[in-house]
Amino acid sequence: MSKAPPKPTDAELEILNVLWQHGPATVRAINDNLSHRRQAEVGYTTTLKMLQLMLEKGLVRRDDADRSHVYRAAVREQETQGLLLDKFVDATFGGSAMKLVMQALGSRQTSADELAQIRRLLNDIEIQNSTSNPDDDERA
Amino acid sequence: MSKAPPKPTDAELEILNVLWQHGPATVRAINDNLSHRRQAEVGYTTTLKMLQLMLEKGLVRRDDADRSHVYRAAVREQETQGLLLDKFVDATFGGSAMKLVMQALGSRQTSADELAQIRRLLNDIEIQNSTSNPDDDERA
DNA sequence: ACTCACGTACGAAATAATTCGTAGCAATAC
DNA sequence: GTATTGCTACGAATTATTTCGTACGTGAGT
Repeated sequence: MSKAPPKPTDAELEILNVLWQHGPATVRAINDNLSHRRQAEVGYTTTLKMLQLMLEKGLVRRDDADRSHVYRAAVREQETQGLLLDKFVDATFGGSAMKLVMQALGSRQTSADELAQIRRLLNDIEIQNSTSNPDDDERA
Repeated sequence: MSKAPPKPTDAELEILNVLWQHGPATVRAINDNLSHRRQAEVGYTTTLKMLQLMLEKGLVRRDDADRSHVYRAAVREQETQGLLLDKFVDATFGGSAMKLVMQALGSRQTSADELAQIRRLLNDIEIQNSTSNPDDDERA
C-alpha cells in the first residue's frame, strides 16, 4: 500500500491552487498561470521540476499519453486545506481553533453578508450537535 | 529607524509561544520548556543560537545585566498571530478569511460553549458595523 | 591558585525547499 | 534528411532554516 501524500509546501500549494481552480493542465499552462500570479516570470523547468517532485510525493497524477504530459491534483482541496489548517492552528494558536476564528473575525472587515453566512453555519452545527449525538454534551 | 521585525519561522514561533506564556526567561529555562513540549531533548546551544538570531531580527529583547541573559518577547502575541494568519489565509484560502472560518468550524468538533462565544462575537461585530460606519452596507 | 560548572559566541554542518542549466529526444517544418 | 522547436529528465546551485560542536570566559568552591 502507498502512503498518504504529505502536506504540501508553499510552492506546491501554489501549484495545487492552480490545478484546483483550472483543472488538469500541462506544465506550460501551469507555468504561465504561475508566472501571472506572481509578478515575476517563473522558469519553465522550475515548474516542471516541482511537478515531478509532487508526482513522486503523490500530490499530483499525470497523464503522459501525449508528449506534453497533463497533470492533475491527486489530493482534494478541502482535505488539504483542513490538513494545513490543523498544522497552522497547532503552531500558531496552540491548537485552539476558537482562538483562530476569533482572531480571523475580530481583526478584519467582515461584511453583513458574510456574518449571516457564518450564523447559518452555526445553526447547522448546533442542529447536528443535538440530533446526531446528544452525548457530546460531556465536552461542554 | 529600525525595521519592523519579520514574520517568525516555525522554530522561532515555538520560542515566542514559550515567552508569551511564561514571560521573560533565561536560555536554560526556555530550552527546558522546549524540550518538554517536543518529545526529544533540544540541544542547549540550539536554543541559544535561535535566541541570538531572534535578537538580531528584533523578535526578542534581552537583558544581559546578569551572566545568564534574560530574554523576553519583543513582538505582541496578537499582532504576530494576525500577521501569520494573513499569510496563511492568502496562501491556503486565496485570501478569503471566510473560507477559513467555514473550514475551521465545519470540519471540527465545536462545543456549544464555543458556538455561543462566536455568536457573541458576531453580535459585537454587527453592532460595530452599524454604529461606527453605516455606509459599509455598500458591500452587502 | 586550580578546577569545575555553567554560561555566551560563533562557525559551520545538516536539512529542507526552491530554482535553474544542460542534455537529450521526438515531432514538425523546410 | 536536416534544422528548429518544444518537450522531459535530472544534476546541481542557491537559499532558508535548524541544529550542534568547539572555543572561550567567569565565578564559586576548595
